Amino acid sequence: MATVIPSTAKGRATRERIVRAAAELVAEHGVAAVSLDDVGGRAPASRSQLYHYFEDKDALVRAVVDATSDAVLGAHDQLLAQLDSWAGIDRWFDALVALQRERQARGGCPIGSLAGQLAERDPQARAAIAGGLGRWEARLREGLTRMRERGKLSAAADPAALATATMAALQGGLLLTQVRRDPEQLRIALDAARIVLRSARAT
Amino acid sequence: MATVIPSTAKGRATRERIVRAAAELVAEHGVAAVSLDDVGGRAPASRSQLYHYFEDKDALVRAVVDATSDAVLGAHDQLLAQLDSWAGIDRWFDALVALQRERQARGGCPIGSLAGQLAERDPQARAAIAGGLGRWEARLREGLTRMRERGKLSAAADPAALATATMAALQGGLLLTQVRRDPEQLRIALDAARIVLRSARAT
DNA sequence: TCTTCTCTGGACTGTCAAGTCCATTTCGCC
DNA sequence: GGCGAAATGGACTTGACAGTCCAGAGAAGA
Repeated sequence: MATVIPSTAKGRATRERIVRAAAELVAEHGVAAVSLDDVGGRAPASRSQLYHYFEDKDALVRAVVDATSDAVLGAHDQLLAQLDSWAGIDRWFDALVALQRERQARGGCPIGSLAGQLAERDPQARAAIAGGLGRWEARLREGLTRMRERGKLSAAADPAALATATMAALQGGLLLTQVRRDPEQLRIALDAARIVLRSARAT
Repeated sequence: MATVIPSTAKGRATRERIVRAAAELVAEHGVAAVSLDDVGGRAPASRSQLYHYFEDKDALVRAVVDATSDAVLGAHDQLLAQLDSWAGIDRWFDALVALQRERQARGGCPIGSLAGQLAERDPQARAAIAGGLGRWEARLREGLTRMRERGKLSAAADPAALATATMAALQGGLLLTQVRRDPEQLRIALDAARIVLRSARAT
């Protein structure tokens, strides 16, 4: 039996519980270190429920990628809506650094750290990760575009390239933060991103 | 029996063959997807040889991290030696982008992509990755320091922070390149790094 | 040549995880 | 309440992999 889309409230709740439990475990221990028994234990849900709602482990992992993207985007929603002013960008950057400090530089980016684990292993998962990062980057690009329209960025500025460069600084900064267990790494990377963004400021 | 350091030429050759085979497989498929049988098959080496030279799989993986660091640093040695001039930095950036194009944007950074797989799983491996990235960053920092001494960077420039920011752009750019299968991502990230570095140019 | 240490081959074991199956319970609806 | 569909529990099968063990081949020095 292939994947079943739950038609009852109970079914939906169970499916959601499974995905949430899996997402938490994956964030804590990595994809490879999480077994379906672990997921069932935390959800809680029995073995057959997992296979009732997901074709196999890979399908569950893809659902986790999507759920993680939703969670990240949702958590940052207010901040992301303000990315059309210098102050808003600064607030976002500061919040990102503060979050890493709070988490003691553990875990890196919930989406980005899945990339290294899945990109060369499951093409569909890679696409899902790309989608999550893309949605994130789009929010920034939209903000920068609005800034250009309002004359805060120079007419020659390229919001798409600026957004990509900022995402790279963010992901790279998070990777260094995670590896070195030092939130300062992200701060330095984002300070550099600030310089790049300001270099496109209207004169 | 714990790890044995080979005392004969033959033993050293075998150990080296094992590490190289493991490093190749890990780069191709990721840590979790590589079994010791796979390694033994490619090396070639029998099961007992693996356990003769390495205490367990984790120890082998750590050796792979170190070997990968050595390989990356070694391959880029001439380029890294030139990181004390604007032209040298440009050559290095261009070479990195060209390499990604050649590899069709697959694999990401050999060291960086291990981070997401191991950082939250094996503290010793995390330290080994940090060491590898640190050696890499140090080469850049040294070059930038020489540039400052020669008056090419302003006296107020901070070579350590610039090197960190550049490494973040590189790692982030490689991650986006890998996830999106698009070498342009790295080019955009490194163009941004260029802007940051030039912002510290002596006036 | 003998002896000892190193290196090698490969079978064996235990564990653990993915995926299957079917009986049972619960839900939604008439 | 009764019926069909959805959801659930958990045992079972199968396979893969980490790690063990021991016998034997090979090198190197006395």
